[in-house]
Amino acid sequence: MEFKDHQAIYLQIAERFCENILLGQWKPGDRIPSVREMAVTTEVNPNTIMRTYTYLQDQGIIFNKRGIGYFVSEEGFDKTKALRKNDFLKQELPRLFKEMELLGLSLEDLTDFYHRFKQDQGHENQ
Amino acid sequence: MEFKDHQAIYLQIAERFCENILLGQWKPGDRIPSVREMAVTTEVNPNTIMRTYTYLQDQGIIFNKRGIGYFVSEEGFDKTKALRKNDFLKQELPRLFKEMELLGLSLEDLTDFYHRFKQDQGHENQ
Amino acid sequence: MEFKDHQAIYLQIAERFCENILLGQWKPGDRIPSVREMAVTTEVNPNTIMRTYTYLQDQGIIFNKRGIGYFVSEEGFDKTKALRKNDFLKQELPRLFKEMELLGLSLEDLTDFYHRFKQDQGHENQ
Amino acid sequence: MEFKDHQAIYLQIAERFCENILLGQWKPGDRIPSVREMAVTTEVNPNTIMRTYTYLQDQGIIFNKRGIGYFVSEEGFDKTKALRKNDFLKQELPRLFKEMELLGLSLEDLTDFYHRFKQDQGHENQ
DNA sequence: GTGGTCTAGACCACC
DNA sequence: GTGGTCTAGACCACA
Repeated sequence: MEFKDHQAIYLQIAERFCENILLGQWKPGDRIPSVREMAVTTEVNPNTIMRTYTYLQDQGIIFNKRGIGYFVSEEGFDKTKALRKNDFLKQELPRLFKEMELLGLSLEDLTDFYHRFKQDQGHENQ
Repeated sequence: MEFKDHQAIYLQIAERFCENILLGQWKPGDRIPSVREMAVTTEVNPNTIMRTYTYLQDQGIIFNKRGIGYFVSEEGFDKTKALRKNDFLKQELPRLFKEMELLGLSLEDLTDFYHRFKQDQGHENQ
Repeated sequence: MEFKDHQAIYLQIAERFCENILLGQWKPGDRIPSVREMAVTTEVNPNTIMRTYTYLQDQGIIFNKRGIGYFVSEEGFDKTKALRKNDFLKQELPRLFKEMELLGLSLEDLTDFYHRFKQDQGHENQ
Repeated sequence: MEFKDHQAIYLQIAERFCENILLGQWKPGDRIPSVREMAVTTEVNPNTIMRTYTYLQDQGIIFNKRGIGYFVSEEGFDKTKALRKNDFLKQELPRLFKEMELLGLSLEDLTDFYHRFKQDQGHENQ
C-alpha cells in the first residue's frame, strides 16, 4: 500500500478504514481483519496497525472482544458519518472556499469542476 | 504570531507568505523583511525563518542578493498561483468531491454551503 | 573526519557520499547509516547530517522510509552520475580549456600532466 | 555584471581582472579604473571593489599611488601567470583527473572533448 | 547591516 | 529505535 508523506501512516489507514465503512463494505457487527493480517496486506509494521485500531476504538467505531478480534460497533457507521461530516463542514469547506477566493475562482467555476469530475468518473466506469 | 500544532512553523510561515503575495501585499521585485526582522515580528527563532526563506527560494518564489537581503522574484506571483492552483485542482477538489459522495452530499448542498459561507463573511465585515 | 574551510560541511559530506555511490560502496536500495550513527562516525552534529540527508533527498538520490531510515533510491546511482557528468562537461571542462589557453598550455602539455598524475597514483599505491 | 553564487563577488572580479591582464588588455604600468568607476560599470558596491583592489595589491599585482589611483605593477603579468599556473597544476588538474576517474572517462575522451571545444570556438569566431 | 553555517540540547511523533 | 523541528547562542564571510 502507498502512503502520503505529510500524514501519519496509522491515520491514513484509519481514514481508508472509515471509507470502507461508509461504502458499506464493512457493516456494524462485522469482524475486521486481525492486526497481523492487516499488517501483511498493507505492508506495514503491526505496531502501526495496532495504533490504528486503538485510535478507532477510542472513537467508538470498532471494539475488541478479547481473544477473538476486532468488530465494527453498532454505531460505527453513524459515528463515522457524523465525524466526517462535521470535519467536512467545519474544517474542509471553509478552507476550500478561502482558497478559491485567493485563486480568484467563483461558484460557477466550482460547479464547472464538479460536472467535469462527474463526467470523468463516468468515463472511468465504462 | 500563532501557529497550529500539526504543521511545521516554517511551513506555516511560508504559506502565509504566499498568501500575502497572492493578495498583492508583496509584489515581484519587492524586498522582503530580513531574517532577523521577520524573526522578531513573528516571535520565532531566526533559524526557523531562515528555513522558510530557503524553502521559498528553492521554489523560485524569492531570491537572494548577497549582503542585501531577499526579494520576491519576477515570476514569484505566477509561480505561487500556479503551484496553489495546481494543488487545488489536482488534489483538493477531487478529494472534496469524493468526500461529498461518501457523505451523500449533492451539488445543491455545496452551493448552499457556499452562499452561507459568503453570508457569514459579510457579517464578519460589518 | 576532516573538512575544508571554504565549503559547508554538510555539502562536503554530501559530496563524499555521492562519490561512495559512484564507487559502488552504496547501491540503490541500500539503507544508509542513521542520522545519529553518521553524526558519530563523522564527528559532526546530527543537525548537520540531517541537512546533508535532506539535501540529498531533494536531489532524489536518497529517500526516507518513515521510522526506519534513509535508503539509496533506485535512480540514485544514475542521477548522481548524470549530475556530476553534466557539471563536468558543461562547467569544469570549458573552464579548464579556457584556463589552458590563458596560460598558453597545449593539448600535449595536458596529456603529459595526465600521465604524470597516473604515475604518481601508481607510486602511492605501492 | 553577473556573478555566480558559490564564490565571493570580490574574488570573481579579481579573477576577471587577472584574465584581462593575461590577455594583455591591461599592461604593467597601466592605470586601472578607479574604485568608483569600476563600481558603476560592474554594478557592485564600491566597498566590494575596494576589497578586490586590496586583495590584488596584497598579491603584488597592482599598487596604489596615493591620490592618483591604482596601477598594474611591473611584475603584475608574471605574478598573475605564476599564481594561476601553480593553482592550475596543484589544485585544478588533480581534482579534474580524479573526477574523470569517478566518471569513468579516459584520456581519449579528454582529447576528444578538447578538439570539440576548439571546433566550437572556431564556429563562434566565424 | 546582510545571510549562512554549526553546535548543543531539547522535545516530539512515529514505526 | 527512526527522523523532524525548534530554540538559543555563537561565529563567520560578505556587501
